[in-house]
Amino acid sequence: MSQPLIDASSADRRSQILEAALVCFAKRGFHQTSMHDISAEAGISVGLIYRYFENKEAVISAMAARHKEEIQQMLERARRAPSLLESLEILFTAHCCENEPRLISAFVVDLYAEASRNQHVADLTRDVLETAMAGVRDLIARAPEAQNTGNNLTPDDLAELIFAVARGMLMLDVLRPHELTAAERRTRQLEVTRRLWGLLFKPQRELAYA
Amino acid sequence: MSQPLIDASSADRRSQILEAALVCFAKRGFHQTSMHDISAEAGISVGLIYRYFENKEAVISAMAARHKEEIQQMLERARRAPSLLESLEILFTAHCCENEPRLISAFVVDLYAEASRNQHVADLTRDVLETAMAGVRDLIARAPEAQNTGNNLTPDDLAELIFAVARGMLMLDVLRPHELTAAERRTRQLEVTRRLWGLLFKPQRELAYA
DNA sequence: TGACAATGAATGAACGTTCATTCATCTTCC
DNA sequence: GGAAGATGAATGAACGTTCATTCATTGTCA
Repeated sequence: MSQPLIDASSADRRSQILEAALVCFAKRGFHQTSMHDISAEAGISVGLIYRYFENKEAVISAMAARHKEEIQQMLERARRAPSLLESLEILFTAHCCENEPRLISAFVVDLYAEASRNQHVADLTRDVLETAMAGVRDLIARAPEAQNTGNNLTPDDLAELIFAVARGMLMLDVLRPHELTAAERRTRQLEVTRRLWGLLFKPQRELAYA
Repeated sequence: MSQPLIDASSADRRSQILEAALVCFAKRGFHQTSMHDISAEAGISVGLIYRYFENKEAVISAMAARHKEEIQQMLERARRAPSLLESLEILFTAHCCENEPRLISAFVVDLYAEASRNQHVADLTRDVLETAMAGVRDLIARAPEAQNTGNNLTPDDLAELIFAVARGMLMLDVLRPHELTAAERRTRQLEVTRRLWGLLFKPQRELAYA
């Protein structure tokens, strides 16, 4: 390497590259995206990417790390929500971003596919998942809505179920037609969220006479 | 094309190739698997694959079609089960095959990732999902356990929730350590299945005093 | 039956292309 | 001037695909 890597503190270029990579990865997948694709999307030269990332693998890892940060921010927002239902709504609609509706879903599904054969990505992704599940578990443990629901499930059990549904909905989202808008996707997600909330947390009495 | 494709009736070779492709795809993913990998795994030459499949894309499509058949067979088994709980157990453990535990999970997650950018695979996969969900919906509509459960969800709502959980559990499965055996995976799946069944179908009375 | 012809499944080296990566060169800014 | 930022043509390895060739099997005819 004649030129050393530019250190991670010059974050602008790095995140510009990662932003472009997200678009490409979501559109074509990790291994069908060429470094040229990323450079073209970012409006820079191929060589420049190599001043910020050691190789393509490192770009993928950095994307996984970025995903972790975004999940943590989402958890922060969920924690600040005034009710458990609203926390869940945040969790289930976090990926419905306005301009590029399917971007996140496609990226996350690809991330898990990559995790199934790339140890480093698997470790990062498992870490994200465990952090997020622990966050939701605490949210539930503290929520008044989650007391005396009649089902004898622990906050851990509930968090696992909620995350399975959330991840499963992501998979279903990539199958929906491309034309569906972010708003329409959000509506679908919210329907399922409310149904799940009803099952897990709606008071016994209301359930019985529903 | 000097040599025409061999017709689909010579099914042995075709399924031999697809079997090898499943192993390679699960291990490396669609786009990191070379035709040479598949031929080596199948113990045949590269050229021979092209007598049975037009190109790599066609191998991927055939794998998706095969997946559809397997889901249909799984549905058949679920239909014959003596109770709704046992039907769900079949649905949730179908991928835990003894010799290669993570094979199916990795393949299915990859399939969805591929579906997010390949229209043909997306159509096939959506078709599989809709068939399977319709099957589960009918199973629920007919099951005595699903009457008067207190929640006011339609069989359609329930089938969607069940499939979201099932697909989500597949995603979580690829993150589990490689060393986990099929039996251990099955146990984890069954725990979640029973919890879900309890939430969706356990009679009101039992719930109240649980 | 046995000699010969025809078949087509199977092979794997070769081809053209794509892609990750490198590095000599150019630009910018102090 | 020179240090750091940025470029993109060049490189070589890897890949999907093709096709001339091999050869075991099957069919034909005396």
